Amino acid sequence: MSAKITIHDVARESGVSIKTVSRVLNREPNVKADTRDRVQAAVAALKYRPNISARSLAGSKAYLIGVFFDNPSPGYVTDVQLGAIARCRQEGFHLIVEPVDSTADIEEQVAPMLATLRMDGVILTPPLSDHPAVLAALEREGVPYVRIAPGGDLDRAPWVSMDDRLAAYEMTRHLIGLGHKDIAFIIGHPDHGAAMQRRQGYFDAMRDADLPVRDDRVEQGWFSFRSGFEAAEKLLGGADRPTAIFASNDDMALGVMAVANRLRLDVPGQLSIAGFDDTPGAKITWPQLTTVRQPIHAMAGAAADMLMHGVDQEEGAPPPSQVLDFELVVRESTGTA
Amino acid sequence: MSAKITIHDVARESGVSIKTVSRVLNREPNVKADTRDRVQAAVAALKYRPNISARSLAGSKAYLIGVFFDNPSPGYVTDVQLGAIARCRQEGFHLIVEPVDSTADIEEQVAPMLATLRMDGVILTPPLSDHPAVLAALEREGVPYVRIAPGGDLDRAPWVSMDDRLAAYEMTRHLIGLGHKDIAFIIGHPDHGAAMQRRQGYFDAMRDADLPVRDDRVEQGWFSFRSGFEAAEKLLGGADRPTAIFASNDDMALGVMAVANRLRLDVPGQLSIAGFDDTPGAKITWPQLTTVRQPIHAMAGAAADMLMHGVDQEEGAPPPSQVLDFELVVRESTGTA
DNA sequence: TTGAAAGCGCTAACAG
DNA sequence: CTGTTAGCGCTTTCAA
Repeated sequence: MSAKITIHDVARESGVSIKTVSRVLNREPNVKADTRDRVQAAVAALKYRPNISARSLAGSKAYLIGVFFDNPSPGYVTDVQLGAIARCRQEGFHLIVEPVDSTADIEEQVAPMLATLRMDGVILTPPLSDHPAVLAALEREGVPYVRIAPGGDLDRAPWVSMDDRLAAYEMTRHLIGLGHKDIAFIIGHPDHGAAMQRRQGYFDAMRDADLPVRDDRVEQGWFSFRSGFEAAEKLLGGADRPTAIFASNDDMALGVMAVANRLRLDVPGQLSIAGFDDTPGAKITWPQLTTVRQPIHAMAGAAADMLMHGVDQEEGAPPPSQVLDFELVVRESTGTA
Repeated sequence: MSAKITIHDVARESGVSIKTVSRVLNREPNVKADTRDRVQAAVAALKYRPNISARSLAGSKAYLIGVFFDNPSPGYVTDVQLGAIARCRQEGFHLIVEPVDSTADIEEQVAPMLATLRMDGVILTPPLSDHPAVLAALEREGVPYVRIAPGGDLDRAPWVSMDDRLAAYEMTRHLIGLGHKDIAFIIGHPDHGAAMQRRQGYFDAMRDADLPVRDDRVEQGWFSFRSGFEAAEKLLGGADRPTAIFASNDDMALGVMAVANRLRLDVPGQLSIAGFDDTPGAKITWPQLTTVRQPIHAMAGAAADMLMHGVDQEEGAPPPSQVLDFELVVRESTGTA
């Protein structure tokens, strides 16, 4: 391990004061181009890297962004991390990950960590985005945060999301476009804000196409494989079957797929199946699932951005927010009626 | 945001010097029990939390552990994080996650981060555990690291692993115990150290049971769903089918499952299928997959432990290492022949 | 068993 | 445009 080189070494090497080095490091104005170049050359020559602890102790930035999660879906979590880090790296920030058990004492988990780490901001993923105690703890400690895909209370803090209703609307349109008229729907977990929006999108699309929705074609699920499986058993049990099933997440769609396989139903020949989320599981099945790709990576990146560049909301104005584009991913599980 | 309380506040409150407060915080010896109690009471009363930046700037510990990953399996990554954090929290450490693209310039990705953050140690997950440039960069910067499930060069640094050979051996035994004699095997990615060990376990078990292994019952896969699918097509294409297929990871086993479904083969009635890893996908299928659960959580915890408590290896002695127990998870995809 | 003083490496405020 | 002087909140000497 080579002896650590500090800002003083760079200052000496380039013949300026440490303050000037600090200036170019932080891209502050009022540095002659020539001086800046000299300093940068010295930084490169010495391979100098500022010590993050010293920076955060002396200054107001910690160069640390936190990600809180309590998400059962590892794919979602990893995606958020990758999206956030991609943005953070460009600005020399790092990511601290903190799982938070939403069923345990929040105060105990969150407050100490917020106090010791003094992060510049925290990204909240669902279901934490809507957890009152978490929001309260963050606010009490004065740590800025951005919520990803919050379900409600949208004026409380900055957030990033996508239009779940529209996505479900378009997926339903896709099915209708394929000639389906008898399309069943499996609702997601009722506590999940997005679940209700997806349901709405389905209903809106059916209504706009003048297609009736029979009561027995809409089943309640809980976003789990099992609940999808059970819903499908009801939907596909009799001779009077729908020609397509739109499950409002991939796990449930996979449950539908399993039932279809058991019943020796050809997919998509006899039954089209659509999911939502584009989890890794959507491709780990045969046929591969038609689904909606959430812009998780981009949402996390946008959230990190807001945190790094400050999310000061003006007094009275609504907090900054962003709605990003989703993508319909048409694969093999849907076909003509 | 309440004004930050510092070590001085605690010192004043408890009537001692800041050095004494520091002593009880760090559990140093030579503090009278009575004094220690007074300080601890003050800490609790004030809800004091030491500032991690100040600690790491002044002292030798950073209270930060890094996790490097470049793993396509989100489930694995998340498990590692949860396992490491569980242990870290007890000791006031935090986790920095850093994806590393093993196909890009390692030096560029790793060196700057190591220099700025000065972490106490880094946990390496496969395939990074065997990436020469990553190991070299860590060593050059003098940052201790622990490798999870390394494939070779075991004397180079501390590591934590499980016995892949034995696990595959036992899974094969499980199949044999069910009455299967014609068991096919799908090999994993050849670059992956564990893949070869799993293959060995299969061969050993077959040999020990005096069961012949036909050449056309062993297929090469790449740990992907598609490769498992293709291997299964060869294995199950003709009339002469094996009664069981052991795929050396879950993704490939799911590929086998998909082929079985297409061919209208009853699982496990006509075909038993076994996987390896116990990924979330193992349960998101019907029937659920019999597989091997890796002690990922425990391995990561052990790695974090080594890093927090120092992994100084004695001169000449082999580096510390741990082999943890796996678990055979018997679900519905395997049955009597 | 305790405390005083001296920084760790940087940024912030103010002078020049 | 640039430098000087103070700290940030701790741990580390070294004394007492």
